[in-house]
Amino acid sequence: MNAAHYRRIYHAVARIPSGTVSSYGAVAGAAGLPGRARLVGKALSEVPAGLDLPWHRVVRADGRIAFPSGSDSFDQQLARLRAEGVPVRRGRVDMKRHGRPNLDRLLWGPDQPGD
DNA sequence: GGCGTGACTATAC
DNA sequence: GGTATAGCCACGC
Repeated sequence: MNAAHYRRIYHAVARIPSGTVSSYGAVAGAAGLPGRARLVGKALSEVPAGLDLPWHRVVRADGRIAFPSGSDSFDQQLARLRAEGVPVRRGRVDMKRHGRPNLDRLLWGPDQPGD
């Protein structure tokens, strides 16, 4: 594993605005690691304790939570998302409304959130 | 290097 | 809507 990669991944995840979500692939791309979506999952599974990272804002490309329904992690992510005002239907988030595929702009410069 | 596995993704049916 | 399949990258045996 590369610490520099992990650092960029955590940085990108930390930049996801509250009330929005992003996908593993999008985070990987924003971190300068296109195609390393699985690496993002690996990195998030090894987040150091004490680091307040909004890992719950990262879901699959189709909006589904990457954990099996009913699991502890699933329930926690579900609760955190709803607490931020992100509705989750059957373990899925509406990416059309809350998805943030263009994380790159958030890293290099904010854009208009309106649609 | 082959093989299986994993917080993934895109495409086809 | 769903399942199947192939591609993807990093890791451990």
